[in-house]
Amino acid sequence: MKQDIFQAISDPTRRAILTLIAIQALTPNAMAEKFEMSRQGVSKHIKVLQECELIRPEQSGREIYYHFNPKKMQELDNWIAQFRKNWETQFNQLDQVLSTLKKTEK
Amino acid sequence: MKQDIFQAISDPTRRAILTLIAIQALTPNAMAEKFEMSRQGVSKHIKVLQECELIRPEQSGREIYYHFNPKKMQELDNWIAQFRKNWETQFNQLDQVLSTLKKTEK
DNA sequence: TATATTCGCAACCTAAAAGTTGCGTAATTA
DNA sequence: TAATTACGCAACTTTTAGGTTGCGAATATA
Repeated sequence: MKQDIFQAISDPTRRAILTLIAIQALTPNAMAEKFEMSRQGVSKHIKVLQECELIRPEQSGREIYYHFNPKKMQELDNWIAQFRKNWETQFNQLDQVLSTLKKTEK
Repeated sequence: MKQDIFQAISDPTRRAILTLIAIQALTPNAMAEKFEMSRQGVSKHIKVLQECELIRPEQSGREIYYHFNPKKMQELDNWIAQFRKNWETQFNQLDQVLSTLKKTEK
């Protein structure tokens, strides 16, 4: 089951995990303490985040610190890039012109 | 059922719809022709996108043109902003330092 | 060595999401 | 006015996701 970054960030708990470890790497137990959820529940979210490489494990004895992977988040940033032109004013005005033309040609 | 923008873009078909109408407003039928899916299937995706205001309807006779709403997509852009510092080199180096300190204090 | 701790994996349950078919309504066209 | 077209809504089915409990493996501690 290869996970997808869009699917990964669709869950509120997973977004909270990302926000936490973007500041500092944490173990599953440390994360679980932040949420009203069993450790195993958190562990499943970790698995999803790890499969799509948004986080990466660093073993330290019997503990595992999960680190945030900014590179993967940049992929999302790249996807949004296609819409940036839509919120630049001059292109919104162009959209207006196109709409008007469409109505005229009928 | 109030929809969430993260949930909305988690589906590949909905992302494809957004990509299409970011360029030009389309009717449900026009969208359905692009996908191997029933019109009603597409219509359900439209409903999700509309509920979270990523798209907006414009009635024209018996047709409805759906327009992309860039403002809402900017909310996603704002969410990503919290991670931008993570992919700037100097902060990655700081992360390295923090990791080293953590190991030392044990 | 015995015990406790950290964690991943598998099985299971329940809720929600994706997709279908069928139908009713409103606007267009013959 | 009758037929067609565009669409949303409701009901239904199947798949997937989120969550739990229970277990075993590996590391740390007494």
